[in-house]
Amino acid sequence: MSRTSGALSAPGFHLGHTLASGQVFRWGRDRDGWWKGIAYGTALHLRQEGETLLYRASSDRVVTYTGGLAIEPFLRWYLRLDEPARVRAPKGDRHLREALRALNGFRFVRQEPFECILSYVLSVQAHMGLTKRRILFLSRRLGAPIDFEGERCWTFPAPDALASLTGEDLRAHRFGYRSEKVVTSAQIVADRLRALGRPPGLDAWREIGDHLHATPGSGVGLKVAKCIDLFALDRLGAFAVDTWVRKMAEDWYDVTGPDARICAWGEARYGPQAGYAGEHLFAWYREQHATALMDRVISFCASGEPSPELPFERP
DNA sequence: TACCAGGCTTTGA
DNA sequence: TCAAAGCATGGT
Repeated sequence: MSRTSGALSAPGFHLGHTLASGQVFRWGRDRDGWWKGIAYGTALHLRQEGETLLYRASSDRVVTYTGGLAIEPFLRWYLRLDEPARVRAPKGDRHLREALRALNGFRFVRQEPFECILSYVLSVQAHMGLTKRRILFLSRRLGAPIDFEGERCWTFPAPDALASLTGEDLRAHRFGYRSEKVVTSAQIVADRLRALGRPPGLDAWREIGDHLHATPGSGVGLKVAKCIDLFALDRLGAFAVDTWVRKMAEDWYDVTGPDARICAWGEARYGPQAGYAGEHLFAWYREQHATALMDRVISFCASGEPSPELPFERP
């Protein structure tokens, strides 16, 4: 475990679109133009120059649910550098065609499943900046510090650590009605992992995700479950329906009704890569209609401005 | 001030 | 089965 740096070839990949898309909560673009974040217990700095991805990392080896990986194979796996989105716009689907062009090079990253689950339970009916601050708060309080390049960040708390909290603890810190959901879902995950008795692989995480969705009170409803499918469980055919996708579906495709109906429509229309179709349409619709919001993916990337929320602190 | 945020859950018909 | 309302808090 030692600090390392290097460069990777990343043709067709767009780092900013990938990290600013809203799928991750612990990445931000710093004043110096580097993207800085934490994944799998490792502090990472990334910067794209043309088709080259420069990296600095707090460790040269990273442990994931697939086993240990050297830093470069890890980055290729985490960012799906070798798995470009293969979405085909149906004939006449002008909006998706435009969206694919606007958000070119976007990839779903492979997030840590537990962090992804808790992050999206926390994100319910909250702005993204606020969710980022709440995740940073939990990490500072219960995660392990990592000092890297003069900055301090924290690993995401273990399931047992979050399961030991109470709803009252979190309400005292103004987490609102998400408080009990966070604790409940962490307890469910901790219990399943204990029962499993071995490090969970992707199949075990999928079972845990499905179980949470099937458990009332976990905070994992349809939308959160689909986000977990996409961002952590390698189920790229999932179509997540949120307030923006709902508006987009009605406005652009004349599809209305309950979220489950819109979800089924998207998954049937776009097939095994429906997740990519949904993410592109979400970003492209929001880019044009959420003009009051500062965190629109495409214009933020083009601006070069630093992120308002960064996942670390400088002493 | 009023309305909304990348919703979930319970209730009542 | 399904629409509607309640839920806490912060942002705009």
